[in-house]
Amino acid sequence: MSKSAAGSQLTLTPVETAACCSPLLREPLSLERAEQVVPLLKALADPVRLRLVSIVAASEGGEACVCDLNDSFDLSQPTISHHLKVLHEAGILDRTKRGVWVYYAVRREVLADIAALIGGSA
Amino acid sequence: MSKSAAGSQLTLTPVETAACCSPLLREPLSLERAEQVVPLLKALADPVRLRLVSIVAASEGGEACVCDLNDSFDLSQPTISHHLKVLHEAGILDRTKRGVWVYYAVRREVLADIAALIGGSA
DNA sequence: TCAACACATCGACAACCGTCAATATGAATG
DNA sequence: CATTCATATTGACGGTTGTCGATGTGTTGA
Repeated sequence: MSKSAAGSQLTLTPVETAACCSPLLREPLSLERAEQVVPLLKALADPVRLRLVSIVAASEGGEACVCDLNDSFDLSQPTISHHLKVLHEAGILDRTKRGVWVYYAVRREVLADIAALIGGSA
Repeated sequence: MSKSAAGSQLTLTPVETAACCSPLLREPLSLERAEQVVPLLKALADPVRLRLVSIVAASEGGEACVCDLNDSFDLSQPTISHHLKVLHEAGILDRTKRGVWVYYAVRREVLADIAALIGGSA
């Protein structure tokens, strides 16, 4: 397994997806499970990163290059690069290099998994 | 409005709830909106707090007293108290005092709102 | 080969966070 | 009252995080 992108794989069992509400609210979360989910929540729990995810997702073709993202913030290029790295290593953003540019795209299943865990469908 | 419990009120408009996917993924999140949501995500982005929420929600009657919660962790009583305070001030946990005991309960709408925002229904 | 460009990494710094021991508060009970 | 019990607050400490400027890396085009 490559160094990053350890996210997703929250492994919802059929039982968990069927019942009244989200796994989080139905039964005590194990320590291991909590430690799987927390890095994803940490990655999202920053205004810059949350907006980065949003901007990337809303971009044409579902991806955006770093140069565009830099212009969306009043922050230095290394800072944006850092936040993108955090999101990528959490498994939330995919990274593709084309020529000189690097494009990021949102892994929507991962966000859906988190949402399913904390909010549940019911 | 009492000092804490500023959470929820993510004010999903009808338009936002109807379309293809979550607000987060459909259009760029405004700075103000991000700053509304981030405190909630920050509150959840800790293994102890995430488990606290889970344990409280899964408890009989949907609430749990601090004394029981203390026993669920290998942490000092002040530390648990601190985490409960964070969750309460974020608006995720309700607080009720009955006699000598304090009971916390999960505000499920708040978690549902967060889930709807980040994961969307689609 | 060289210069320009896009992006990442490094090193440093201040601010924030999780934890604890000690202590305070406040309710029940004798 | 005095005591005991449940919970909160305080103050301190080390570790983490967000930010920057400086620099490195790799690609493109002259």
